[in-house]
Order: sequence, then C-alpha cells, then structure tokens
Amino acid sequence: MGHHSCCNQQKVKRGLWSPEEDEKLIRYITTHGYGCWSEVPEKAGLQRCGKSCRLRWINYLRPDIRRGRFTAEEEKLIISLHAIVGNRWAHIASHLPGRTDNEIKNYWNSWIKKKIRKPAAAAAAATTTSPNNPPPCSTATSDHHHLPPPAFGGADHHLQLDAIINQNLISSLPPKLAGGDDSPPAVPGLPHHCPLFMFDATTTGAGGAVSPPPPYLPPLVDGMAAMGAAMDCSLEDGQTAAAMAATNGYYQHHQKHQQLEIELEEEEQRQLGHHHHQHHHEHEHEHENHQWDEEEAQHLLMWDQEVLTSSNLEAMQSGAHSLLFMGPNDHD
DNA sequence: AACATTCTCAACCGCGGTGAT
DNA sequence: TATCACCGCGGTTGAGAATGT
Repeated sequence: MGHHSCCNQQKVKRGLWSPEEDEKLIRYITTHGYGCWSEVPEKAGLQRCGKSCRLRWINYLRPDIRRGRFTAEEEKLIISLHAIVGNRWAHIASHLPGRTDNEIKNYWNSWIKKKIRKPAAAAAAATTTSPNNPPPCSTATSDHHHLPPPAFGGADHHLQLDAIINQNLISSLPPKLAGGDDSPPAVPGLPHHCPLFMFDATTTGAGGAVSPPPPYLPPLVDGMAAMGAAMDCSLEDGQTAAAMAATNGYYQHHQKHQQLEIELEEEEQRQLGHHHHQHHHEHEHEHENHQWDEEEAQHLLMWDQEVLTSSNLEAMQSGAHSLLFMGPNDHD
C-alpha cells in the first residue's frame, strides 16, 4: 500500500491530527487562505501532505462546519437527493450547508447498515422476491458506484437495500399518495400500481434528438411521451440519474423536490461549463414554469414489465445512462 | 466487571478530471 | 499531443467509543 504521490518525497505524518496541528493549520488558513494546498503544509509548518491538510480543513476545521446529529429535515433531504444523484456525496453535501460529503457518506453508510439489520425482514416480506417478479420500485443509474438494479435472481441484499430506500422515500409523501400507513415501499409519486420500466435514452441523441429504443428491446408502452409526467434526467452528460416519475397530481405536491433537482442540474451545468445550449435554454424555461414538455418525456422509454425479460433488462442496464425500475406495488 | 460485538467517523487511498507546460 | 502535478471525489479502512452479553 503505497502513499499518495504528494506524500512520497517528504516524511509526512499520518493518522489523527493533534490539537497543535489543528491550531497550526487554522492559523495558517485564516491568515493566508489556501490557494495551493500542496504549499500549505510547508508554510504552515506541518509534517503533513497537502491532501491531508485539505481534508482536515474541509471535513473538520472549517469555521462554517456544522456538527452533531442530522435533523429529520436533513435526513429527508439526503434521502431525496440520493434517490436523484446516487452516491454523489459532494453533490448532496452542497445542498446541506455546513455538512461535508464525508459526513453524509458516513451517515448514509451506517444508516443503510442499520436499516438492513432491523427492518430488512419486514421490507423484504413486503417485496415480492420471486425470480419472476421484479422487486417494487428500485432505482439504478449508470454510475458504477451506485447500487446495481435488482438482479433477477440476484442477491437478496440488493432487494433489501432497494426496499429500505423506498421505504424512506415514501415516508415523505402525503398519506394519500403514500398509500396508507401500511403501504409498501414505493417511489414517490408513482401510481400505486406501476408495472413499468423506464430507460433514459437522453444521451444517445445529439442536440436533444430523441433516439429510438435500442433494437434489442421490446415495444414501448404506448403514449408514454404524452404522460405529462414530471421526470428529470440529465440532458448534459448522462451522469445524473433519472429521477422520479410522477403524475401531475404528485407533481403538485412535490415542487420542492423538483426544485432540488433543478438546483442540482443547474449546478451540474455550471460545473461542466459546457452545455448543449439549446437544451440549456429550454431547461431554463422549464424551470420557470415547472413544466415538462413532450420532447423530454420522450427521453424516458417505458415498457410494461410483462414484455421484458432478464436478458433484455441486462442489455438495458449495460446501455442505459439512467435506469429506473418500477415493479408493481401491489400488496393489497 | 470483563469481554465481544457493533457503530461511528476521521483519515487514507486510488482514480479521474483539469490546467499548465 | 503528451506529460505532469494538483485537486476533488468516492470507496474503504481502522481506531476508539458505545453497546450488548
């Protein structure tokens, strides 16, 4: 296990920071700022690598850092954002002032562990785990770090995670939409019965052109483009997962959620610095009006679950930039 | 009280992106 | 264009704390 390149040349200290080191770093940063992290250790008189200094400052010493337990609001926000962007912790952290990506990541990981141990049985019980029945409402993206979609005949572990995530998502919904107290996990806003699979084909068309579904896939559900659903998917680089599908009724209840997606997308665009200009302007317009046009709805391809097989789902998974699975949430 | 197990979280590692040369 | 250094991010590790037996 080698050290990072920036730590190779000099003899650097590793491990926990002492209060003296913290003091040195704080003193230096507050006086000089941190223009170049690689210079910070030397100038601050620390036997650390710049990377370590940066990490210490960002995750611990920063004056605007917010410590302590996550509030219920923060927790909901994290859950919602994670459903949209996956494990992009820095992205999520940017929406929680004072929280660091590391903190959120740690929280999420321990939260998942906790949830797996306790209600997994209940969640799994609410999930139809038969190989012929896809699990209810699980999400996946092209992000290789993100949880894979529920495999047909795959590990129960993933089914549990999906169920857990969705169980939390549903908690923020109005009871009517959530389907009642004992309702099973579901993606917010989806009709209670949602035997659909969606495939984000956004990135395959240049200049926003809508691509036809890949030839290996079965016929689409008719008229899905006119559904008028509130769906968000990245039109820039395909890195953003397809977000929630929803009816207009749901949409009215979840403009806040939508706003988060908008903010994420706008920030992504700022960071990327290069846009598909036409789309960019179209999006600005959408954001003002909170409307989704047919063209964008068409980026999400949908199928009835009956027509999908495990093999073409695998093909979709490998080719999709965003993939949203929705099984029937029928537990009556 | 002692030990084992689990949890938390700070820190590290490796990788990818970006800008300078 | 290729290379290098740096930065930032996400995954992982491991020490210490908390909890359970």
